[in-house]
Amino acid sequence: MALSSRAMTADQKQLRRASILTVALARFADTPYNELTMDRIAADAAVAKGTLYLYFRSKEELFLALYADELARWFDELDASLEKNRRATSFDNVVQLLCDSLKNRPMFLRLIAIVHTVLERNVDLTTVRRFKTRMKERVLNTGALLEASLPFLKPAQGADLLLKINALVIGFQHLAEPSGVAAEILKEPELALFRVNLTEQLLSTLRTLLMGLAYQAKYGSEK
Amino acid sequence: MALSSRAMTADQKQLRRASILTVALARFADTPYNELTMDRIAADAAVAKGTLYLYFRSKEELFLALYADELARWFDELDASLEKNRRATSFDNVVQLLCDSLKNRPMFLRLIAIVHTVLERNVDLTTVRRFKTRMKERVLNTGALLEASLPFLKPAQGADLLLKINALVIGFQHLAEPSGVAAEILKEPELALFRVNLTEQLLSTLRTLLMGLAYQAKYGSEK
Amino acid sequence: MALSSRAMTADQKQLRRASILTVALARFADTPYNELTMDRIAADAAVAKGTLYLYFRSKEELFLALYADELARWFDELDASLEKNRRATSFDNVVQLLCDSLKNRPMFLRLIAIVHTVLERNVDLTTVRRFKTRMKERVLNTGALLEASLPFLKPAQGADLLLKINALVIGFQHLAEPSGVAAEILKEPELALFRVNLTEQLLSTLRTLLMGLAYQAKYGSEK
Amino acid sequence: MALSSRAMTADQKQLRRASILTVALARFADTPYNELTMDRIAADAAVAKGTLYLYFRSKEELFLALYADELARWFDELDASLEKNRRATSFDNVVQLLCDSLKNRPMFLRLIAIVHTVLERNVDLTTVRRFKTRMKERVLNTGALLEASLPFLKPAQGADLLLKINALVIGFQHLAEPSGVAAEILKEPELALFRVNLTEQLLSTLRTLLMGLAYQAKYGSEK
DNA sequence: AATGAATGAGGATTCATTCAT
DNA sequence: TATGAATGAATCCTCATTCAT
Repeated sequence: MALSSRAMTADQKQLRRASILTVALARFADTPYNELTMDRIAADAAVAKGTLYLYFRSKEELFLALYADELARWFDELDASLEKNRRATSFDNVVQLLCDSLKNRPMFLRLIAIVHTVLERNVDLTTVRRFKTRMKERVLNTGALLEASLPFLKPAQGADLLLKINALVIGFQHLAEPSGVAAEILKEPELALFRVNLTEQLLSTLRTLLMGLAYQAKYGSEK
Repeated sequence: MALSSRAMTADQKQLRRASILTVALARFADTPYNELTMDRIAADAAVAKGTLYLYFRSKEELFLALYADELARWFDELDASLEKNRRATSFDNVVQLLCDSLKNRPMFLRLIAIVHTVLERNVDLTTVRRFKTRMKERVLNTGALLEASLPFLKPAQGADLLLKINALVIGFQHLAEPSGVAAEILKEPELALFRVNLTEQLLSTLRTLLMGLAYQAKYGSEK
Repeated sequence: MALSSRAMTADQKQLRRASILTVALARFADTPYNELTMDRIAADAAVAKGTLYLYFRSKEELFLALYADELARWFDELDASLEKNRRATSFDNVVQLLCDSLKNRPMFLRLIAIVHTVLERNVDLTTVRRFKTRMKERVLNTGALLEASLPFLKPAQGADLLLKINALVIGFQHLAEPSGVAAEILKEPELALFRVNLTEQLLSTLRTLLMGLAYQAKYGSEK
Repeated sequence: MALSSRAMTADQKQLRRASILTVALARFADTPYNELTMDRIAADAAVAKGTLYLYFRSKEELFLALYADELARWFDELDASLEKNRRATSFDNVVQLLCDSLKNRPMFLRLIAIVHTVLERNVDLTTVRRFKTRMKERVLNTGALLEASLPFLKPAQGADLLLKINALVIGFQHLAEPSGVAAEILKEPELALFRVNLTEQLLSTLRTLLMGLAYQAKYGSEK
């Protein structure tokens, strides 16, 4: 695993790439994106700074790769869970499963909060296209699984639901992890109102949302 | 309006402060936060760079003030609309009213997308507290108005709904206004899936959400 | 002269600018352009690095300003000398005067050797235009003085002669000040052939050139 | 020609060396020295970067070899032309022949403009000595040919003339091929004065110079 | 209160060169 | 001999913020 010296084979290179990503992710856990320098990542990964740029064309690309990985893992877990209880799934199960899958992915949450504002700048067009194309496949696939689990969903509503969840996750993550001063302030009891627990909020919002969808499926979307 | 030379009275100072904010907002319309320098704002406002720091302790504080203003205006409009058709409001009206109030506030949307990740750093504790406290009042007030308009809402659910809306707006704004490369890529027809129209998405999501809430109010939140 | 603290008036600013240039020129005397860093210049000038960029938009612009100054001084001396013995000037006097004016300007020579390959890159269009325009005036003026001193010169031949001198100076400077290894090698007696003394070469070449021009003026340029 | 795999014999090695040089020269035609990376040359030559360093100790050495080649070819052509019309050569012929020989060697011109400032740094002492020694031979030889063609030249004046031509070529090349911004600016009609056509200038300058030399030979160098 | 000159930490990125394989 | 992964020094420039005037 250690991979001393040079990575000659494609496998070894993949390994080194992975090790850089692992190190970056670990450091990202305690350091905000802005404050996390390529210098530091290189030092942690015990490689020269230049080596970083051998594997990633820019800092943004490195973190986008991180996000892509985390996203893939999330989809993996989601798909597995959905496939497991494919039939006879109450939508409470689905909601729970969605929230559980996010609960243990703090890095994924922190990354998703900055993908669109930070990581998708200064990145190669082709890189983004590949990333988005892959993401599309997964969204469609997982969307279909959702449709299978939630019978009241019409075709295409699975993918659309994932989009809405995406938005919710981004938004709640912003609210749940305030930065710097705000984090301090929200500890004051008068401001308890603004303290957000991502999982709880997501749970309740998704639940309500799915109920609404189920209702609309049954009685039409008219009031 | 010209406001040449020194602002001595409190009124004059308020005027100058406002003029700086106006100028900053105007420029923010065509320049992303990162690329909008204090230099540029000062030049546009026909004021020395140092003067900016007489009115705002940091760049973040300036933009937080901008956000506070926009937020207040949004609440103003919301409150007015909700008060107008206080009784006999279908929830479709409420949804429409909410979306309409956002449709014409592009700057508010761009600001809300970065408040928690960018603007609430490097800001004075007191400033944030004042801001949050004021925000709390408005949330509670508008929350109450929502409860009045939507009879199926239980106490405190109005404010909670606003929180959820907040998250949705942040999330959809991120998806709807991709930066740099992503914006280009999403023009490609195969990636149409990821093209998000904020208003539409908000409309449909809110509608469904409210339906879910109405349903839960009627039949309990159990399945 | 020391100019401690801030330069508020235009005069003081000019002074500081000049002091930076002076320092840079001094350091350029013993350090090749490539090895002379902005860091070093800032340190020598006892200003922050950023201050350098307040006065010059880039390293190249700083050195172009240096060259412009040296060029102006050269023209000044040339013009003065030419005006002094305006009438009754043997062309030997003119040749001597030209060579003398260069002999004590080693920095000018080192700068002229890199203006076209290095300094005119990464510079603002307007800056170059202003520089070239000013240079044109001086070339025309000094060209006219040359025509006055050397009666065999036809109109416009003065400026053209300056152009040729320019080329000769660049070329001979390259040959006369070899860099690094070459400098060492040329010390070997077998390679004496390549040792060039700029002043001597310029003297003999200019002399011959003027003789040729005088001859052409008298007998036509046909053989 | 393909030269796949290893070059074992001296011939094969020479061939590979030549192929690298060819490729580098081709790329140098459209890319300035600074922007032409060893990476790019290796890629173009379908060779690993390390292989480059098997044949040339540094980037500078590679380009110096390029220059040496071009220089040799130039001398070859010059010698051939001079030998052909050895007797009965008007000096107009010689001037023409010199200019013609340069007209079609743009790469030679671009290289000669940077030999002394760039290429002779970071090169092995022995390499430079060998290069200079060979150059000396050719200068003396071609110098002698010039003396044969131009009867008014005294012994050693042929080589000296080549030195002067060298300087002129360097200088005029600098003026004729301005970089970046300067190239743009000189297109403006008011700056037409600075637009230099290398061939024309060289023609007129050499002509005048030779006339001067002829005159001096006839009447002495005194006025 | 207003100015705007000065600050200087800060960080990404390049690329010639080396060396393990 | 060939490879190409790894190196890491080297450097420019930005820009929010301060503070002397």
